Amino acid sequence: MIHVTLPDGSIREYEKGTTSHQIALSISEGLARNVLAAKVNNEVWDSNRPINEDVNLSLLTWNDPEGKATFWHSSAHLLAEAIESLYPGTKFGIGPAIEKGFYYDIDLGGAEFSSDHFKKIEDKMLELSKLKSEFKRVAITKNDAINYFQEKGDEYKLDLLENLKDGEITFYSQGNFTDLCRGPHIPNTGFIKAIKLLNVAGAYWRGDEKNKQLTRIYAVTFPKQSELVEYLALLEEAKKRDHRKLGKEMELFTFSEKVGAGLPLWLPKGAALREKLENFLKKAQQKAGYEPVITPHIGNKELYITSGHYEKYGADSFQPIKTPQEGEEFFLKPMNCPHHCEIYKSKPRSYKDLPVRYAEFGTVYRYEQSGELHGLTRVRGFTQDDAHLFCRPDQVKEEFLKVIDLVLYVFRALDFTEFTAQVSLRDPENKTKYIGTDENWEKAEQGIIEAANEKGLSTVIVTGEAAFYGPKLDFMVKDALGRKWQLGTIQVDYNLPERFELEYTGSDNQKHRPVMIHRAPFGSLERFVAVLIEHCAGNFPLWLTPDQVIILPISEKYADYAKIVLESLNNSDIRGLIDNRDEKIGKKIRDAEIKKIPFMLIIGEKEQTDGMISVRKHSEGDLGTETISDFVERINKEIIFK
RNA sequence: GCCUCCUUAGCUCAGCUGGUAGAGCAACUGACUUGUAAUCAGUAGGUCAUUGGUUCGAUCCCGAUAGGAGGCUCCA
Repeated sequence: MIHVTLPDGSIREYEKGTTSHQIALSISEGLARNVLAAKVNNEVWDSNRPINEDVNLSLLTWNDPEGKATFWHSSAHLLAEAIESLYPGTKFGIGPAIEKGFYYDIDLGGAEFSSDHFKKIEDKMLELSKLKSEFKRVAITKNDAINYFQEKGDEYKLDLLENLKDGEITFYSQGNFTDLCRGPHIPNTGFIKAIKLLNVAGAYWRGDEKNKQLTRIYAVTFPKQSELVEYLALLEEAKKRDHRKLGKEMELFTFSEKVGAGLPLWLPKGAALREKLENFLKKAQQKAGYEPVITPHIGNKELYITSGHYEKYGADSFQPIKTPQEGEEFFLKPMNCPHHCEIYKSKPRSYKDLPVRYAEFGTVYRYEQSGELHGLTRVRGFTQDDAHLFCRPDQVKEEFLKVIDLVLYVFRALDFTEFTAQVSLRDPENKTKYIGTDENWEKAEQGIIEAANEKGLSTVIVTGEAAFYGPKLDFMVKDALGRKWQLGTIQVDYNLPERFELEYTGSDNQKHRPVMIHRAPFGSLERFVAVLIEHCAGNFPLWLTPDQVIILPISEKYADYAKIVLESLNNSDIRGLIDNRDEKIGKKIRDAEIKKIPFMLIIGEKEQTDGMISVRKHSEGDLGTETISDFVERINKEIIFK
């Protein structure tokens, strides 16, 4: 007999060789129907694999991330089976589960392939899933495995086999398809009820551009049709909120081929929005003891030789600007830190002066590869809400606490309620990769973790993810559609103080090296605005939105009264405009709704006579008639941040 | 940078197998003076991204360039 410990701590007794499926069945039939795989002592197993010893067991269903991953991985095999039956001779690369769905890399031997083939493959997959073919696991020797794929002529699987140890190799088969695979898999293909092929893309074998490019097919599957419908609706909604689409419609920003790819042009409304964000942060930073500085957009080549960026990125950047002076070269600045280091150096510093906090909305230029550009999220010129804190090693934690406060303040103001913090630490196995003393690293890493804990952040700690120059804390926010974005970042840097030979005089009258902290709550204005647009679907918080109200006169007879209303709103710092077009009120309302202007003020004879306004709220409708001062009060109540 | 696909009026998109283009919205003009999501009529607007080729003839076929989309790779 074996003893199986379940997640609730209960221990059950079974015959040796019992499978997790049988265990599920002993609990309830419904559970057994939903079990996709099982976690056996922290390893995910097929649910039909016999258990021969005492174990900790948790049964995995669609609600577990590992259950989903198993489901999608099995779906990848089903996809491969369908492709093999439709296009015999196809060679297969790898087919893993990803965050949402799965893909399979295939080599069709030069045959054309496009999304036109999707329907055919989906249908075939559904046909195969209905057969409820069991996923069968077989251990196989390396030799036999090699023979199998040599015969099949699949060089990719042979390549994979080269790195596998004899004795650890397993095959999985379902229906007529057999694949080299570690597993685990769901019991049979019948679980896969809803299938959608999403897109095709080229992908290099093993991610190396020297290798052959394979066709990657992305797809997603679900155990219920209704979940697929829901997912497709979410994709649809994401498309509607795409910041590139809304940015154009709302006249926030544009691009011009003549100006250049990846160089956004901010239109008046977008510039207004950006300015609101900047002022908001500037005010908060001022309170937090930051000092604004301003630095030029270019810097001498020497500056970047000192910072090390020239060596690392010089060849892949915008190329230097030459001057009439022989040999003189300037670079567009790819970051603000070197400039700020020179500001720090402009005078001698005492330990009493620290920390020094220099903030700048600094526009930087990076030559991103052309294929990488995307709307406002990946551009070649962008503005960082940058600041550099120069402090003593013992101040790192305190500064982190303050920066976290600032970041949280920003998130709250913009309605990002769900986020996690990722702490990236150095790889303790490989300390030589990093610059800076052991002592300082430990102090900083400890400080970051403590600071994050004290602020009650939900934190993920990742070792080995730190930059070579220091540990960092990144903020990942979840937007209204549940998508994750990396926004704010706080990074410790031991490298630049070293390279720039930054110093302060300690209480011991000795020279010491300060620690530098980079931080950007938004990350970049461009990226942040993009995420914000998609988060709120273009319905910005009232304090941010470029036009807060639009005045809609019923006819041109009330144009003068409209002006009076606008003036008195302006006097109360409310931004708005008048729709003076010769259109019917229904049309004006429709257009204002489409423009997502929060408040529509309708005025006609009645309002003019009584000195009132009729208020309509965006997407909510008529709020009735009130006085201008009541309306001002209403707005001010809604605006927390000005 | 690489792969696949795309580029037609300000915007969204039609345009059958090659015979130099069309709609809706927007704009402009006029009529209507309007009460909570589209008033009616008219006008104007395009070297079909650019460029080279094939052809009697190219928006359409082929190549190059630029820009865009989805991926890959990269990201101080």
